[in-house]
Amino acid sequence: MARSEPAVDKRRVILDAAVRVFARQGFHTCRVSDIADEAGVAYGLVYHYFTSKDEILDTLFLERWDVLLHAIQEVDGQEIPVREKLFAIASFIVDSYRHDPELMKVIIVEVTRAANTFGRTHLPKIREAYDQIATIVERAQREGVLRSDVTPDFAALAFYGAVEQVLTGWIFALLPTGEREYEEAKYLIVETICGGLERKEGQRPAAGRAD
Amino acid sequence: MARSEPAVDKRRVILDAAVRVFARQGFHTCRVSDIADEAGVAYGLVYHYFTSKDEILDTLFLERWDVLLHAIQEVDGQEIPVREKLFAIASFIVDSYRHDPELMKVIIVEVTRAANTFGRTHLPKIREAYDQIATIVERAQREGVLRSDVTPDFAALAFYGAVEQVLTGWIFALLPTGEREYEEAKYLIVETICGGLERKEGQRPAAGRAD
DNA sequence: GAGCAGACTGACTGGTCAGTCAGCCACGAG
DNA sequence: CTCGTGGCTGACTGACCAGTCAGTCTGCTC
Repeated sequence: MARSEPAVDKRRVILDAAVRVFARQGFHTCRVSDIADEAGVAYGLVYHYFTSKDEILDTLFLERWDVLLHAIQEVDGQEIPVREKLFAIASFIVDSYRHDPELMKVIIVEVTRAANTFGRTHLPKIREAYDQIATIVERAQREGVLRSDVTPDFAALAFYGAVEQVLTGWIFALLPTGEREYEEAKYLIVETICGGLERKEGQRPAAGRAD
Repeated sequence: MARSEPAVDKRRVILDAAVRVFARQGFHTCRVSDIADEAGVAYGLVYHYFTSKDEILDTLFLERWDVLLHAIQEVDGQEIPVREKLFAIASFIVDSYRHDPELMKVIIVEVTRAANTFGRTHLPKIREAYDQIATIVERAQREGVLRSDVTPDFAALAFYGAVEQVLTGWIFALLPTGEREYEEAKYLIVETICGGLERKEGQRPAAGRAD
């Protein structure tokens, strides 16, 4: 095979190993040698591909967050009601967790919620997601579908906060996990934020979700 | 004065200094000597009153969190509608921030959101707050005031998540701060979670809050 | 088969800090 | 005046670990 295209991409192997190690031990608690061991690679090779331990986490976060930002952007472009847009975004994030819980754990625990370390570094990037959601809310307000006394910024924060809180609940076993729960969560998040917790006149006591 | 009752409680001085240092530099980034310097006290004295750096943060968190738990418990005991109960809880937390933003920043950033370090240690204590809120929701559901297809656990997470997200927004300047904003936030949180973002039939376009 | 590029190795270094400890000092008691 | 107590001091130590670097190995090219 050509030298320039090795059978295994060691850089990728290191990144994947880092996800497992960060998820298991946490970024600050693990040593770079733990990542090298997990990847089955020499210590020095980590520094051949990355300039620092931080850069590994930065890479993992940015790779995934860009996918999220593109997903939200695409949803925003569609001609569907707000509720469906927010459902699509919640679905994307929940499915990301379903597909790779370790990576999402690392991103949430070590970046998104780590306000004093990586969260601060990546705040502008994280904020892009808030802003995109706020834009969706704002348009719906102008169309008269959403109430306009709640500012778009605030609504975006509440929506994203609910999604992240649910993932955090799964990560730390505060909420039960499973296929059914993942699907249920998408519905509950949108229903809570858009519809509100209060029983409305003429509403079915237990909506159409009971199975 | 009696030796056993010094004019200044050095232990308290150290705790107060720690709040300022943790808020400014973050728990992991600051050194114990920074706390001692801020308190105007010798390095060793910190270890005379506390067994470790961790114990200082533990103390700050537990002191404040117990006050919160008692406040929620008291609210729960009152004979008022759910919406007012949740408003009272949101008010208590927002006012805590208004009264001592540095302490609340430390508690949220270094404990509550620090899922891999202190957040994990104090998870049971943090969970007590979720559970108390869930109890309030559950009772309101039985009384038929809140819809019952959203589980109490989930509703509690969404409500607390919204409150914490707003404080985080203030802490990191994602949202404007000020007396007006603090009062507005209490209303918006409860309105969003209980009423929902969607415009309801016969609802005033901009409720009674426009000024 | 010589030379080269670059992937790969892992022992070592330098800096950082949490926590220790030997002892100081102010003051009250005897 | 001496002694004891305990709040108080801060230089020091031991452990830890990110990042370095001198060098090896592999396999391609000429």
